[in-house]
Amino acid sequence: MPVDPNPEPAPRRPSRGGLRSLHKGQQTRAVILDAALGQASHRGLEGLSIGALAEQTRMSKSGVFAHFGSREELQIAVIREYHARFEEEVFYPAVRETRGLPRLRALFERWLHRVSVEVDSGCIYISGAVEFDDRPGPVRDALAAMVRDWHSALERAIRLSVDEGQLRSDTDPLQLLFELHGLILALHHDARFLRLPGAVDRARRGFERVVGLSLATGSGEHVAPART
Amino acid sequence: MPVDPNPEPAPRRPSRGGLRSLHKGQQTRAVILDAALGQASHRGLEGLSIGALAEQTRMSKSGVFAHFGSREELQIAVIREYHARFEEEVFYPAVRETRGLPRLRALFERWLHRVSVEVDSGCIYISGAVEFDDRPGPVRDALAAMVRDWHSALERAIRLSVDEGQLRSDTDPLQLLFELHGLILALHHDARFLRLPGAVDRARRGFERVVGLSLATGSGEHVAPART
DNA sequence: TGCAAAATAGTACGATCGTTCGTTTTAATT
DNA sequence: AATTAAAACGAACGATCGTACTATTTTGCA
Repeated sequence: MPVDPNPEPAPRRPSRGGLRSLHKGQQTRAVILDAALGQASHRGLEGLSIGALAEQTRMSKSGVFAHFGSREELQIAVIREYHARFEEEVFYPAVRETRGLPRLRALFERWLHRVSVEVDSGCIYISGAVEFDDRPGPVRDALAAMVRDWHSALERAIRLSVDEGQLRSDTDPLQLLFELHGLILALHHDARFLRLPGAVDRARRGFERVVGLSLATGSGEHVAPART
Repeated sequence: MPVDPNPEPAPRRPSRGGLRSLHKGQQTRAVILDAALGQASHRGLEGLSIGALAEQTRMSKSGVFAHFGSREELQIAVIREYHARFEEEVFYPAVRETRGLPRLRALFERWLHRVSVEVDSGCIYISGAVEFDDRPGPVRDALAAMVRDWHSALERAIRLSVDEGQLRSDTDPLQLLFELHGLILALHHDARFLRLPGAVDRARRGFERVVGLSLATGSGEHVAPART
């Protein structure tokens, strides 16, 4: 996954190597970014408003604006920040699991958790994909890069499961990825939009069903989960 | 599926029963609605702009506005119109197939076709769900009603497949529905946002895989499709 | 403590938004 | 053809938007 998510603008001055305060500017930038993330999770990336952001952080509009230079840059910064947090909460912890199925399971479980349980922040990857599927430009490009990055991490985990002999060797990793992604999207839809209870369990059962189709016989995993 | 999608405001005057012209008002309303649908497919329901609509139809803003009374009513009208077309192009043709698996297959195939191939109009159910998952109000309610209506139509088709003995009797219809919905959402994501080729085929293969899990043995259907 | 630079504020701009209102044009009916 | 209602227009409103400027304050370092 390691794509450098936040190219810190590299302090102009040698920055007396201190563990002291982040030059104040970066502090408030972080505060703004945090608020922006919350806002984007609810209203979408297109719903981001510099005015509303200024109000929430009790700053002036121009003060907020100066930190990013344009609305588009703000949106991109939000995407990168989201990516960083996603890595932190989903990718890194899961990648510590032993490779193969356990790691794949952990990736999916944490992904699922982030999309559904953390109601606080709806998934920007998902809402952004819908908002920008018809809108070319740097925002879309940034978003797509992050999503592709995450998908390729998942693909790798699937391939490793094949290499480890836990998934059948004729498994099509991209097909499995497609189906797992679908489960997450359906979860997002049913839980957030339709507010259906039990969507999380459906996603989990879907995982077992779909992965079960590629399960190598005789692996340590319990085989052939409930067929329905 | 039959939910009356377009409650025509019932002509004030007895309307000399004519097959003649639709009182002109309704004509232009239809023209506006058509343009609005195109616009909402690209920019989303929140991207609907009365000004842009007026420009496109070469009318005045107030002229367009008068037909709906508010932006919210316009959005709801768009949703109902989309629902009507969805019924026309997906539901009604598919429901003419013999019930059971053939009908379910037809429903899925036409659904898939509408979401992906008709590039002209991105699916408003999908984009709307993301736009309004955090925005209570009449628009969200209307959208949710339409989506639920469609989902229950699919659920019925699945149940009929069980009744016909083509799907195993221990099939969980809502679980299968969840997974099929996921395939469509993944298709929408990969085809429209990531612009991946082959997403349509992945969705089709996903259908066979997932439905295959519930396939009754010895039915006329070709059993156990490629496992991967 | 003093000084330069960085951070924030303030103000104003042009655009666009949905909506209101009064007028004028067009269509439908007698 | 005359009358009445429906439909479309035009102009203006208040609000909000992102952004450009210039001033003021705050911060970091000698």
